Amino acid sequence: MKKGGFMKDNKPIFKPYRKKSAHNYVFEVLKEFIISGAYKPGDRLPTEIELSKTMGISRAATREGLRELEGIGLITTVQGSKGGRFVKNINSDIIVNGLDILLKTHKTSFDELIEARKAIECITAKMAATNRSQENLTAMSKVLDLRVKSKEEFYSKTFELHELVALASQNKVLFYIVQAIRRLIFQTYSEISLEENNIELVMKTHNAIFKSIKNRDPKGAEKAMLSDIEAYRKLYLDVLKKRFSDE
Amino acid sequence: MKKGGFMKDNKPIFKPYRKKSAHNYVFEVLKEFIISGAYKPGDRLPTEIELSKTMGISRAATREGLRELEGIGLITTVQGSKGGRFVKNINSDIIVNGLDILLKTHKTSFDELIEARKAIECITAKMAATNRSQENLTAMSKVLDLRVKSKEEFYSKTFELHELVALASQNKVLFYIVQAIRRLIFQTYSEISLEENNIELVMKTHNAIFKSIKNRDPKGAEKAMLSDIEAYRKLYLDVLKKRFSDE
DNA sequence: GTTTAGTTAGTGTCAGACAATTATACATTA
DNA sequence: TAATGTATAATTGTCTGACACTAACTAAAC
Repeated sequence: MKKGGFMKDNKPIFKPYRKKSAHNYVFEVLKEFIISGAYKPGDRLPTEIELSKTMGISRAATREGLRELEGIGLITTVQGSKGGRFVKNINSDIIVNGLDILLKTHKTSFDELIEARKAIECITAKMAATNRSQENLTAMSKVLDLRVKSKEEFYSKTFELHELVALASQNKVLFYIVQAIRRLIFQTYSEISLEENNIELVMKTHNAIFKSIKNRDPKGAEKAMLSDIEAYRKLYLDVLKKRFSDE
Repeated sequence: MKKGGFMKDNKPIFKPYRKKSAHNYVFEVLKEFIISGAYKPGDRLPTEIELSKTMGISRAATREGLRELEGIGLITTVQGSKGGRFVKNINSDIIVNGLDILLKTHKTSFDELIEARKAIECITAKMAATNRSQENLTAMSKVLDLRVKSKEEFYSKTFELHELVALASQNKVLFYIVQAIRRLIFQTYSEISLEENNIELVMKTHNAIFKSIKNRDPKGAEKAMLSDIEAYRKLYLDVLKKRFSDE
């Protein structure tokens, strides 16, 4: 009984015999190697031909397994000499695609996304206020203390602050979720361009967030985060409206 | 300037001519058809041979594209007569895999997952208390009012309540995230078996959640949700401890 | 030096044959 | 009649071997 439960109700259990398909074997084995860390991000996998030879599987089937790995986002393919299959960095990108499809097919609105951000990021802000380390603070202040050169730079830094806050919550799950949602929004609604006065507004709310987290003030951090995201929402809608009236 | 920005700095922009690889073409085209709803969940795609003929692409390359689609979780493959490629239902499963890999590779602990659940589900409970509809309530009460026949049934229903709460928050993003995290936990730490007295405990806390949501009491709902999840956490650790001392 | 033309090591594509799997219909048999 | 076996068709799975494409590197030509 103890090991595996071969019997049930005094009757033997017959597990179905399942010979895995070749391509699936390639997929599973390599996936396991990558997840376990035997192949690390940046590593190059053996070539198709090597793989197929050592596994005793045709090149065609091997390629199918590799494509599946590519689909779930674990590897990329590079053509040419010095090319091959490379293990990708595993970060929140691995969810972004799926989330994108999920929300697109279920017609999720911008407002709903913003509302979700408010909900989650207010918590991370609150948690960050209690859990933040000294390194977290220095990283944040480094991002805030910017002499903005270009709008692109401003955006990337703006982005980073929110992610640093999530990081400071010391909860990886929340961190990755926050990151994924933000990246999704960025890639879907990226065409917003801020005017100068808006930059100042954003910097003000960001400073408020930072200050509260520094002072270990959860309530304040939550409040500041809320008004920052709300400001972003209004800003986006304004841009849309303006663009609409222009045409 | 207005339409698409063909010029920049008074110089014409030459977009690189990119002949997509054949397998990638198959992937992109079908993905688009599925996301746009041209092929709906349950639909069968044309057979490999049909696809390759109509697209003018070899069967091997077509198969690679299909494998990629399988990787991201949009289709499944069924062998045999009446088999083929079928469009999957698009639900939170499409993120679960990626989330699983992400957290595994970054060595996320059970406690961290539970903490994230507390954070997010407390909000959904709070939101549900204000946003719930009448249908939400009846669905919940249907799940709560159970004459449990088997443990499996108990588990599936227990699961459903939390998801129904998230649904009642009326925010799809949060709903899918809650669902994904719970499914992930279930598939990774599923071996917990409850004893009879624990079932009663769970039913008590669940009833408390329901009551607060029904009475439109956000604070109460939040509190009840928190203690329910905390109870689950303790329970799991107890089971682990017991199992450890048994051996 | 700069351009140009091979060389090399990978992935990308193709065609065609055959194997495996499953549903269905039909035949056989106890 | 009910269970079992058989044939067929439709679809995916696998294999082989050849050739094309791509990109980094190298050597020759100018």
